[in-house]
Amino acid sequence: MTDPIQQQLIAARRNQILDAAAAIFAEKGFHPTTTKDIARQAGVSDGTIYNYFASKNDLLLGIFDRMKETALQDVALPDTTDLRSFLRAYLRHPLQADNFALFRVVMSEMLVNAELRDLYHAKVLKPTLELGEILLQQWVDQKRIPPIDVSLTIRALSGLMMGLILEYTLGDPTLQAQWDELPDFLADLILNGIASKQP
Amino acid sequence: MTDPIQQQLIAARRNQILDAAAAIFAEKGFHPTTTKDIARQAGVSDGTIYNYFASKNDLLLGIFDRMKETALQDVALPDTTDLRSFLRAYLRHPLQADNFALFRVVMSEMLVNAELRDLYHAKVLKPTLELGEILLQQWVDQKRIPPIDVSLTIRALSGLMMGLILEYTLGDPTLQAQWDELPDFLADLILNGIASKQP
Amino acid sequence: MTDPIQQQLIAARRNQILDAAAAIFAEKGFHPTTTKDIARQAGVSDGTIYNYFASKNDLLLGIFDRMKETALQDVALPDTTDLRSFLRAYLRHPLQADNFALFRVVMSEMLVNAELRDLYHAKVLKPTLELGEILLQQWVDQKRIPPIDVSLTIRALSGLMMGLILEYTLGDPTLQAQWDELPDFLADLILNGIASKQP
Amino acid sequence: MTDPIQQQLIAARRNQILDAAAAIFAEKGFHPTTTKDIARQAGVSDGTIYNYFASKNDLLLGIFDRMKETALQDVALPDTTDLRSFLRAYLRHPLQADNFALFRVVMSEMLVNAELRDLYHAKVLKPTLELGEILLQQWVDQKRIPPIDVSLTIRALSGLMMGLILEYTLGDPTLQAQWDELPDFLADLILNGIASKQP
DNA sequence: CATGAATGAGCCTTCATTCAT
DNA sequence: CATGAATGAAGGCTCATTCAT
Repeated sequence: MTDPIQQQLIAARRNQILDAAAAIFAEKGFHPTTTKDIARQAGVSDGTIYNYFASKNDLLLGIFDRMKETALQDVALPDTTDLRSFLRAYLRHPLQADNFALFRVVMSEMLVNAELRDLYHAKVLKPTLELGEILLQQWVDQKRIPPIDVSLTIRALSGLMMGLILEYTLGDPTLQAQWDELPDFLADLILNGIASKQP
Repeated sequence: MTDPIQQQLIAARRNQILDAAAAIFAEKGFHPTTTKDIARQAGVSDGTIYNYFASKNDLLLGIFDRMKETALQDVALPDTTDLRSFLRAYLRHPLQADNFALFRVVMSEMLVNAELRDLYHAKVLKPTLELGEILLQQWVDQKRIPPIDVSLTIRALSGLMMGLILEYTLGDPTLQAQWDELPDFLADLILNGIASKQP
Repeated sequence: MTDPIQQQLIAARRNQILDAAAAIFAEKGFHPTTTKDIARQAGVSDGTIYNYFASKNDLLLGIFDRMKETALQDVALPDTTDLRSFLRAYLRHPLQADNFALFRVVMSEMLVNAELRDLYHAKVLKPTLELGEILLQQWVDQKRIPPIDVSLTIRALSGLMMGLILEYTLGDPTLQAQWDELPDFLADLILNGIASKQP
Repeated sequence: MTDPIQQQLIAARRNQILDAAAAIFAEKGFHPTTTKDIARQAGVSDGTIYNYFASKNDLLLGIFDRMKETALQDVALPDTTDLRSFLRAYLRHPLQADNFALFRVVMSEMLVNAELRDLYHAKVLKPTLELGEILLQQWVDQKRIPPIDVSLTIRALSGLMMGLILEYTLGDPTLQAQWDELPDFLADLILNGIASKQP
């Protein structure tokens, strides 16, 4: 039960299966992927999957759980003195293009699967937004930025990130070509808007 | 073949079926919806659908085609002198919460279905972005705003819209509660950023 | 919907499938029979079965429904003056050995499937017993037999029938060899018991 | 191999598993019960079952074997002088309602499983009937009852028992309410029939 | 062109059984 | 002999699609 070695073996097998599922989901999407596909990719039999996950849907939840953890790690960032530097660093994380294929699948299902959606909101979106609100509020309190609607602002920033990833994912070549310039560009845009040139 | 009355009948029947499909897709999502569901909702037989569409997937493409047309109409907006007013009006359109359910479905499939994705990029995203670029460039040329990377800026704006709709759709209550304030809020944010208060 | 020709076609197809199911159930039993088996036997495709029945279990209920009808027809018997003749005729019906294979399957499932069991009790056993009670009570009222516990008596008679069929079904060769003598033999036994010889 | 202590351990483990199997079979029926269920109930691992039984089916045969032994013990009854008293005592045994749940399962499978059926006939039904025949014949020889077809009579009695248990099991409330009166009632019925009142 | 019954490939999931440890 | 993870065949059922009427 609580044998630590057993625990590790179980976790390892779970991850092995989740890795396989993630790979094929990313390649073919959730619905076109069969559990047989996943089993083959994972190098296990069909039935073994069900010793570790209750259903195909649970595989998605499992993948999501792992993404969630790495996502939340990213939020913990050192506060720096320079606002622009901080923003640049902050923006760079979610924009890493490595896992967009998987993002596609999870987002796709999230849009249509209430359970996944609620989980995402409760476990990722909400905590992230709340953390961001605190951060922004500190800046306001420290008079580093003028008073603003912290709540809407952080949602706009978060939405901006997600929307750009979406556009990237939808295949816009311009965005893909200039993707690396985005953190710098966005930091300026967010700080100063389009109407004013910073001095 | 080219009998205009026939053409109209065909178009009418196509729309009747697409309406039904859109309604049920919006309600249940693409995959959980059966062609039987759609036929019943449209008041036609199962087979009739296939006299007008080659496959269930084509229904989605058809829906998308109709969305596309209305989407492009929205872009054509009267140019006003006041930048802020223009932005407000411009932002209000895509943020209308009436058709988000269908947006969810189409976006969900788009993320996973390359054909739909490419179609979206070619027929909606690209034209919209190009139109926006032209608009922005005019402003720059007229020195209403300082010189900026027009291309990235318009993509950021477009992404901001999509991302906010996504957040709304994912169920954030704060965003939903303040949704109507968004156009005003965003107009300010985009123009001035968070670091500077407009005078 | 209520097109009588359609109705007949549907009924015919239902019966075709039920006939096939009954044949294979009788041969192999319920659980070992696959829906594919039934489809093949019926000469239809796998899916067609599900256009007429909601589940494999419903096939059993359907078979049972048809048995029920013939069973109830048997109960309606002409009242004769001679008690022994009447009993003989009455007993001959349920003991017809033609459908025992199917009886086996239905009884087998009934013992284990509450839905089927309740249906059998409500639709067959209870009506039959009540009819029998009325009949017996008439005999008592007419002083053709002495006062007895009508309710238990009819249950004993009914149980006797079922038990004998069970024994036959379980393969007792003696019973099988003398099966045709049973109605006569039982009529005597029931009327006079083992302790007294009728004059 | 023939180590008596080993033998006892093996027998004990077998019984432990059979007890578990009997309990869950009685509760859920044979097919819905998984070997995992049985293992858990018995407190052993899945594989252990297969060290003592060749298959799930053999568990049923094992249960049946144990039932058989107790069933045959019941038949051995002291002969008393009073026919009615003897019958009452004789009938009371099989009608004990304690193990009907398990009876249901075994009977259900027996109806459909030839191996179990043959075993039942050879090991239970046939011996019981033969014993009964001998008994009845003695009564005839002693002129305590008139000459009758011993063979059919004993089958009728045996069938009566089984049929009543079946009716009870099928959920007849009248029978269940008056169950305790049955031995007395049946003794009379069997001795005298319904046509004649005993003096 | 409309119909809707028929089709059948294919999917997720179960579970009795095995076997390396 | 005990364990329990791994197995994989098999089954019930769905549903997009076809086609004879």
